[in-house]
Amino acid sequence: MNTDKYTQGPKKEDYLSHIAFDSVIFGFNGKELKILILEYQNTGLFALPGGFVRRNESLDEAVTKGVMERTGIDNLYLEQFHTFGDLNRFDSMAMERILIMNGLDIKAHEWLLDRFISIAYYALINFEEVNPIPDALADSIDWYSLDELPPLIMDHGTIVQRALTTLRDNLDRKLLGMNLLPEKFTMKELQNVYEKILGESFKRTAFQRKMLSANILIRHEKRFTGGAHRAPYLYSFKIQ
Amino acid sequence: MNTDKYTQGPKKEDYLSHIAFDSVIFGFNGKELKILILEYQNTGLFALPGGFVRRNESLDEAVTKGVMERTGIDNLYLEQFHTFGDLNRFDSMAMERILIMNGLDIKAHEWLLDRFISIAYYALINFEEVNPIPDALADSIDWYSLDELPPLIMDHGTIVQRALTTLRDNLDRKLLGMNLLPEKFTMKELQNVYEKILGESFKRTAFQRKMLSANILIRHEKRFTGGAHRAPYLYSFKIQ
DNA sequence: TATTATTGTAACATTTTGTTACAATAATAC
DNA sequence: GTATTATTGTAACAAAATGTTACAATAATA
Repeated sequence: MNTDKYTQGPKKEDYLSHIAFDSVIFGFNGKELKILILEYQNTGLFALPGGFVRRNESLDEAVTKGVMERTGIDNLYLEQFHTFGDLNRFDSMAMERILIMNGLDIKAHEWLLDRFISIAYYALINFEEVNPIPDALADSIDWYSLDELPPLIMDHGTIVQRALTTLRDNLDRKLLGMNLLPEKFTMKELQNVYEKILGESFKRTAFQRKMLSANILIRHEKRFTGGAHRAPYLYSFKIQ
Repeated sequence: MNTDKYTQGPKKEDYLSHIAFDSVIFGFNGKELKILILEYQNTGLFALPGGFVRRNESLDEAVTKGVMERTGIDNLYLEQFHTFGDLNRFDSMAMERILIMNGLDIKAHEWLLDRFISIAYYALINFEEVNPIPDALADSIDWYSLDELPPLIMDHGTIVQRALTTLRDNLDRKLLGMNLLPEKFTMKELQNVYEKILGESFKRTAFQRKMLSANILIRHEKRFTGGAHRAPYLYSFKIQ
């Protein structure tokens, strides 16, 4: 491994030029829908976890591995949703600042200041199952509520909005709730996921009947110690 | 303009390396759903209309312009649906053959033999409104039924399948029928579009009621000379 | 043992969708 | 002209899905 401080960043010859990826990782804590944002070392710049594609790995591999490296989160189901390729999307100033603040030589990494097209992915994860770890480039990695996002670099704000739209469109069709809940959960917890993601509320009885008749749930034992009332059943998703 | 036969293909310095686009253009003739396929000059190779992205144009611009240049079809509404980035998707043999058969120098166009990631778009168009014209690289450009496609180069077969899936998913939600019909059309013609795209048939009365109650159609005068029976109304889509 | 809040489900109302029936025609044949 | 023919527009009814209300069951707590 190269130990020269000035050239230890990503090397041009290892990567496909002009191609990047970004990821919008949604997390749910039982109450709120949040997303994962990195803050770059000493720059005050906030960004989505992203990266580049090595010449010898597929796009999907690059994204799975890259997100793992930057966040410490493993076993994510990432779904591609859009490729962003506007002319004005890339801001070389931001990238330059990130390089400088991380002690990386500009000349040696000039290819990173060129124009990039970015393929965007999203994932859903249960908040409490993971402990995100920032990589060497980032000061911090944290969950942010959608209505309390810091200003993001480049077009990352647009990417987040589009991810949210896609998530809402796909919620029912793709059984996405699965990733935000523990193995076993109550009907109320499931309803919470739907309500927070879609931003609307449902009648308890109608929601329950619809979910039960959809034939996607397995009913297990009851969960006790939930309060002074009848204990709810626990459910899990049928794997299809 | 460069007139040297060996170097008159796309020049490396004008384009973003490793990035291509492909388009699946669906056409409907009142009866069948077809797609547009190019046959490359003297190679027996069939492919989707595609191209590359210039350094000074956005991805969407490149696609709109590129498809126009390769097919002669203007004013297409192209929608991005997926980016293909597998390692094995690019077949440099096919590209080499295309270059040779078009009298282009391999050395001068070596960058085209490298790995590419392709952003795929689809469009819908009324068959009879257009007259596709092949560009200089292609022998022919023709409409093919989905069940009579020739073998396509690289992963273009996969791209077509995925385009069809996306089209079906989006048919209702995005009012796509619009692009396949003349300005004014009968209810039967509209039903035909839905049935051919979705590959299933609907009850006439239920379909008619659903479309009328969806409040997306404007009713116009009747169309006479349709045969020995009551004349149907003509409709157009409300622009929203 | 009474109280409390939530849960599971039934019952009914409303809306949407599926099906059948039939009258209203344009063109054609006579 | 008039009868014939096939398709269209719409109403009427049936079935299914969804929305709403009601209420008994029941864990924990007081």
